[in-house]
Amino acid sequence: MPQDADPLARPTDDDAVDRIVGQWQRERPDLDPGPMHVVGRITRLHWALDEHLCRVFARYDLGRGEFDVLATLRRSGPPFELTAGELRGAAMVTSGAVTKRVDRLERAGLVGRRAAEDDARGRLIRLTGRGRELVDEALEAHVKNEARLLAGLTADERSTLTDLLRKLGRTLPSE
Amino acid sequence: MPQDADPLARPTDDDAVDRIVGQWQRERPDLDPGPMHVVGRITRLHWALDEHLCRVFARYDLGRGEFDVLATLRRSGPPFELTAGELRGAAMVTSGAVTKRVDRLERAGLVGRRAAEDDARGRLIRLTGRGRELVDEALEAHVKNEARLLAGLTADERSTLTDLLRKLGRTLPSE
DNA sequence: ACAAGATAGTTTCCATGGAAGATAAAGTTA
DNA sequence: TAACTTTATCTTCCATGGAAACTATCTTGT
Repeated sequence: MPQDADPLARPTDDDAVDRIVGQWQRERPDLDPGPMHVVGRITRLHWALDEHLCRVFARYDLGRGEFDVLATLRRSGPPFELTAGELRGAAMVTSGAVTKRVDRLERAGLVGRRAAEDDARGRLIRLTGRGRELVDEALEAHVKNEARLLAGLTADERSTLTDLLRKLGRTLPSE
Repeated sequence: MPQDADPLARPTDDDAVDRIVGQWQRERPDLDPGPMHVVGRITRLHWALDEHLCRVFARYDLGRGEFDVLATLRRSGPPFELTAGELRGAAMVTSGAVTKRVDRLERAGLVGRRAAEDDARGRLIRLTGRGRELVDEALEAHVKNEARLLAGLTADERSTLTDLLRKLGRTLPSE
């Protein structure tokens, strides 16, 4: 069984998802509650994690989207320059969203745009010196923050969790 | 072990997060990549799951937020009625967002509003007959969909994953 | 009972991002 | 090469939700 079937055993360990699933079992006992535990928790963990993450980004006057662009450019390595299309693919957002994110970052002086020489339609977005400095600094705070958020799990648990999440992602229907 | 630890053995099993972490290890070998594997995958799984989930909601002309309100009312049991504040707490959104979600649902005839008799400030939101029918139908499709999305994991894996996610949620810094 | 503060919802304004059309530049084909 | 078609990016319009101000009502302290 997925977890304690007996609610009296450790009732205080119930989390929000357990309570929601309990309600469903009362109201719709015909539905299999197993999948809700996973999907519901991924959703809620995402909300919670995202909030913590954004708080760090905000310290550098960045939104999630802007940090994402800076980080993508940074980890692409020198010369820290990608096309808008490459950024779009990495961020899994529409081209319009990339345009706006880059607009804001350009206004802040953290990235620059230039035309691609081989294809005049293409635009290359590159970290400026300030952008590079800022993202390197924000990144350290970000990773430290992530480590803090996961500190409640042992290394083994993190590893098992990683493997299960990887497998889930890989086995998801492709469309 | 859930899958190959040796990247040379089956390098094509790398997923997007593995590739991103690989870039970071090349560019910033000083940073501990462990936490990224978990946080990055939760984020991306959330995106992917959300997309699949919303596709089902859309079949009933519902957005995620609207479905969330209907489902919260439905699982609260008869008389399928909650205050706006209770909905706000369940959905983890602001009161303004609740107002707008309920506005849309009311316009669609799926919920009704009435004043609370004990507190004239309070508004009780209740499923209409049509709302009840719709959510019961949408719910079945939703749960079936969730089951399909998780079909790639064995029952044991789902159970382990559930436990690890529950623990992570419980050990997250509270603010 | 009355003033001050707390609380429940709503409204207004803003930020973000999606969808789809608009542009401009390639690529393709006759 | 002229005419399509496709591609890369940008623009416009819209939907959603957050923040904070606003309104009405309730609670508390005196």
